Amino acid sequence: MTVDLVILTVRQDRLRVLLIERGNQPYLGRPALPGGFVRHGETLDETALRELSEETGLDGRKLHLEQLHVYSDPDRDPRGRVVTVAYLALGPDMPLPVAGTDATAARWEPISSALTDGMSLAFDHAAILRDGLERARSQLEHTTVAAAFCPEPFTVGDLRHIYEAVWGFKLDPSNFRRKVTRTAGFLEPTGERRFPETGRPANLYRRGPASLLIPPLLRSGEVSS
Amino acid sequence: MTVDLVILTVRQDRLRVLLIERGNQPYLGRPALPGGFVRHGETLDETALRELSEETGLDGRKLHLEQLHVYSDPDRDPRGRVVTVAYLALGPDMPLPVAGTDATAARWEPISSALTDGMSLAFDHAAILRDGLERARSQLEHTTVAAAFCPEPFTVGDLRHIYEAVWGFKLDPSNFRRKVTRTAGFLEPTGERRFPETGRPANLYRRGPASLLIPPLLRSGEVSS
DNA sequence: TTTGTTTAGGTCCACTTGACCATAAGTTGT
DNA sequence: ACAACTTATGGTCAAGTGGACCTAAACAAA
Repeated sequence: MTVDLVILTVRQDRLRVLLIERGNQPYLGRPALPGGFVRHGETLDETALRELSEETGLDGRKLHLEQLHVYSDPDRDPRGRVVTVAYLALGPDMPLPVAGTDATAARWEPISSALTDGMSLAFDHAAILRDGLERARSQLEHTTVAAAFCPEPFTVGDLRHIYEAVWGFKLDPSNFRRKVTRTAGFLEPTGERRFPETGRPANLYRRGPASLLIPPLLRSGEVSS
Repeated sequence: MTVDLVILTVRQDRLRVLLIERGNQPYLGRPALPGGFVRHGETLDETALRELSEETGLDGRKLHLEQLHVYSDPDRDPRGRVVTVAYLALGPDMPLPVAGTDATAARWEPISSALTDGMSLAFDHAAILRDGLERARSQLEHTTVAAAFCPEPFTVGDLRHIYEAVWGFKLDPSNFRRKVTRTAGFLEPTGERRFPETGRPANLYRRGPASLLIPPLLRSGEVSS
């Protein structure tokens, strides 16, 4: 029994997933999601946090972490029967992780290229990644987890860039601002401002206590380009 | 590794869960969710369908079935390390199931009494049931699964009774009708009518092809009594 | 000072929804 | 035959939301 991690972040305005290069058989040298076997006496959450730290050097306590799905096809692993529990982790842009014991390299791969046919991830990791991506996109509609992608403090524009990167299309800045600022408990003003190289300074916010977005912010209203 | 099932139905206008009485140690004689061990070479979906048929005599192909969550606390089973994958099954009112091999009795227990402190389900099944109930309530907001509770053909009133039983409060009949009939693909008219003992006859419908409810039907607008 | 860029905030209209009302179409009781 | 009852169906109205679009504010760079 294993845990596999779909770790997503937004870096340079692109949604990226953390992939490692496998250092063991099977699928030696192929890109894969980080993960590993559940140890004796561990809960799955503990396994996920441990793998996060071991294989990537990330501190899972700063990330949003949730169970995604269980994959149990008897033929999914050539070594034999291995059931894997996939976790979805969302976090702000983080320092480039170091290669761990089982992995020879780790990198933040843009989602678009990670899911192209040429990439051919190990095991059924392409399917797991697709499910994780869809879950993340859906979560942005109904919850405030998008803020988990932003290092604090952040601006409304930062938050909008998260939505645009995850959903893959532009949002109207004005309507987006109206929506998130009127949702009680989503954003907490710090009173400070950020002065970018170009454009008007933006108010800074911290994550508020709200976790649900009611009414939801639906993907339906997409804008061209 | 086991699969446990939260099987919900609406019977006599009450939301009910299928509970068995345990025929083995541990927790002998205590009420529990149906479930059992995953067999060699089985996917979890296959295990869920098999247990459904073995322990309850129900045909899982007629039910809505989805993965709920994995419970992995090392101490959740006194026999040792048993990780369980919980499934949520929703279906129309069905014939009273027969007792299976591991269960001495099976019954449709109203949710309200199944979750009272006095009941004390085996293992962590009370927590699993609570999670399943919350998932079902949430699914009714965003999807058309409520129709899975209705034997076809059904009326708008039947469907409303499902929502009322699952959510635990009354809905405005007129507004509910407007919502579900205007959602393309939710209901397909059969052209027939049903003549109840009392009241005006109601149009009959079948389940339509739509699975998502956009925009959602939120729980916020509850009506007294 | 002008230009460019991004933030902040406003308007307008279409649509949705909750509250409420009115009527329709059956059955049952007298 | 008629009233009473019950549930289904459909309509109105006001408040709120969201998409499209516009204007001004506030900074840096030219």
